[in-house]
Amino acid sequence: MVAGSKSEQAYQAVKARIIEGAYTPGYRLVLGAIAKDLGVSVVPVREAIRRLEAEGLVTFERNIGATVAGIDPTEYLYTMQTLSIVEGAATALSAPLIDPAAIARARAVNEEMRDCLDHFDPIRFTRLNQDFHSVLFEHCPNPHILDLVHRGWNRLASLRSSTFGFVPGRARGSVEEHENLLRLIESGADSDQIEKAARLHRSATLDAYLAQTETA
Amino acid sequence: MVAGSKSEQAYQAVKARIIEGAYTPGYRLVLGAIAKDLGVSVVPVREAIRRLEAEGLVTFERNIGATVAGIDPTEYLYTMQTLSIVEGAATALSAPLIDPAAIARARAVNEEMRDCLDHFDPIRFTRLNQDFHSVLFEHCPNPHILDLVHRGWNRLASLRSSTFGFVPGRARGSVEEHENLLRLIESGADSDQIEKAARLHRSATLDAYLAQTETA
DNA sequence: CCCATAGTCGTCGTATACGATTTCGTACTT
DNA sequence: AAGTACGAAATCGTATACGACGACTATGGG
Repeated sequence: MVAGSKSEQAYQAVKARIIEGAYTPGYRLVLGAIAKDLGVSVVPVREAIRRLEAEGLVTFERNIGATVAGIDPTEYLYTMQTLSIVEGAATALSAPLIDPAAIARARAVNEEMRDCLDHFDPIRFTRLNQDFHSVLFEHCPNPHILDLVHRGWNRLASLRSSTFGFVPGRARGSVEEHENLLRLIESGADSDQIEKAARLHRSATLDAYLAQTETA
Repeated sequence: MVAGSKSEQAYQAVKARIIEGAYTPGYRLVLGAIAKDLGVSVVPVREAIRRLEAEGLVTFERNIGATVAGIDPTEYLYTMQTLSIVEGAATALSAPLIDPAAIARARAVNEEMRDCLDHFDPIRFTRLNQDFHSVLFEHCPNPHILDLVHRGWNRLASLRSSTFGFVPGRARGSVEEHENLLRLIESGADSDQIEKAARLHRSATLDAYLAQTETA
């Protein structure tokens, strides 16, 4: 069996369900139920849940149980801020290692996003957004930083409806900033500049979100 | 029992032993042995080990077991680089929230470090160094970032003999940079400057380490 | 004398079982 | 009628038990 241990299977299964939205935030994760559903006993499921807790995807209370981590606006802010920092760093570290082919791929994705702007589909747009950024930071040579970036994205993925669903006006600016980022990388700009640009790109989304929730 | 669950006890116990050096890197963590030692069964110990794995303090291989995470030079580099980024950010975010009393406390610690320079005691110096930086970043309002900083420090703590034991010449420069950092914070310098200074402070230690290992 | 292979031992992985704790429903009291 | 106290059901936490996998070792063949 290539899937590995039961524990690993449970981890992947539950994680997938959270990220794809089958388990919505606040959903009560009952060990016995999940175990029966997956055809394993509770022990591997417990391990899986604890791993997910360490990643911040679920919260866990002693003698109470686990629930899918919520999207408390404060938590959202913290997660975005953290991601802006680590993703900025990851992008800057990746930049020198990105070959022209990858840049072209990213640009193609961004153009697709631009096309999306009119007949707007938040889900699709968010997916393309992730694809775009993946190209930029996946070459990061430091696996720890890369892992932190992935964790941040995963946490945000819990928001099924996507950030851009909440802040529609942000999409257009985002596409422009993507193009700027690509130009910076192509021109071999120095590390600081790229890092700052990548960080600001994310902060801008956060600010847009904050501006909207304040007026609401 | 205020200590909480057996799982939590096991987690704290094993973590403490790793950090204080009772379990040295590469040490084989046998579940049954630890369980018997702590007077619990293997199940809570398993959970504890998995949590420590998520924090990077131990490595785990299927059907093989857990060992205390090593200090592979490459890993050291990655950890220091990651820490330079998150600690820099944490320090910058903390800076506006640090009151004069805290600054004075940090300065006192730094003077103690300066005194240490002559009759040099690496262990003590490293401990003071941690105290100093704690004052600077503990006010960070973003708990995620703060957590990442703590994890980084914990990983480095596995190196019992301390960084400054490996790179003696670095100590004096470090003390000077500390004073500069304090002045920046006191003068209310802008966030970018503080972040850059804090990051460079750590990078300098890393560079010193690299320079030494290359010549060796 | 060295290498291969089979057997044994140690350790991990998971299932099952039982005690502990919480939560919810119900009945009783004020 | 509302609040409280008691009890039962559900769920978690841990122990124990057994099967599975990997690593050591000893023995036989080259």
